[in-house]
Amino acid sequence: MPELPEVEVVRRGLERWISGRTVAEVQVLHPRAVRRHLGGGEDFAARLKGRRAGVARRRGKYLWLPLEDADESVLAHLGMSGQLLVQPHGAADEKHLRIRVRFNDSIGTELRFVDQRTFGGLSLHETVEGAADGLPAAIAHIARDPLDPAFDEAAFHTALRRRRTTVKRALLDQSLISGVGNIYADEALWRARLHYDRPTATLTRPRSVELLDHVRDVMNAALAVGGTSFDSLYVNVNGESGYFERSLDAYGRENEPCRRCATPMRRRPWMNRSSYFCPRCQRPPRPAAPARPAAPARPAVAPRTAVPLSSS
DNA sequence: CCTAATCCCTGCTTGC
DNA sequence: TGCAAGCAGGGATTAG
Repeated sequence: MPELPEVEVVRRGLERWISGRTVAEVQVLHPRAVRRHLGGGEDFAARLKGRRAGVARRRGKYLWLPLEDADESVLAHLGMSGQLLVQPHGAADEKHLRIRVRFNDSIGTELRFVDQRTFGGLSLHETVEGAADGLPAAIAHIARDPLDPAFDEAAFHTALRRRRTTVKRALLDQSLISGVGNIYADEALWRARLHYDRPTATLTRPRSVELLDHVRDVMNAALAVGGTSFDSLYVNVNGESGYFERSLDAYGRENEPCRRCATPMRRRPWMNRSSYFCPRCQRPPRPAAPARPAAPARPAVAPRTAVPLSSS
């Protein structure tokens, strides 16, 4: 459930408390926490030992620490319930402690990966050649996120128009735009007054730009108060929760009045999860026209030259 | 190529 | 009270 704002809060914590430190010892306490590391837990621990962590980076919901003097980075994903905690050596082990990293300094704290549902994990990957930020090659397919200055708005809109999908599916597709999960998707759609099942091909350029602005706005607002927390699962590196939950307009508000029009909000099962929306502000799209051969505009005169069917 | 469904996992909540 | 089902859901993988 940690989405971009929550992950960015964690990244800032890593940058402040972990970057620049050199690994002394790694304990992998649950194999599933390193399942993306193909060499396994022992290999992960051995290869991390003695390495110095660079500045913590993030793309969407992924975090990584570039390793100095090596074209490798430690990649982290929090999944649904993962936490990266900076704890004093003496602190009692958390119930779901999966990985412990100790450092060769006398600061007195260690990094812990704690994860109840084990959807998250750590792994070591080669970096994309020439990437100054140490982007792990394993996540090169993840799109830039909307807070990235290099995010390509025009390309995003073009992709939306080309896709034969619906707008919420597109927002959650990390290869189109990263960092958006179920919570911020519902929030942005509510702000944009768009129904989750609206086909992306019907979005005009101004409408997709507006939607993107709402995504950024809601994420920045969440970031300003430390992220969203429904329970103690989503915390910063010091174990503290954010305060954005009280500001949510859609997610989790079934039967509560819409903050714009007071109509009771609804929850609909959607892709094995839920979508929250206002039935008045976010009208469902017209039912799809019955499938029939489209009548694309064709030139009145046949092309003079035949078009090859295939170039391969 | 594109899109949709499935699976992984645990703890809390709900219903009978 | 106890048990089972439902729910939370990102993303790799598989299926179509």
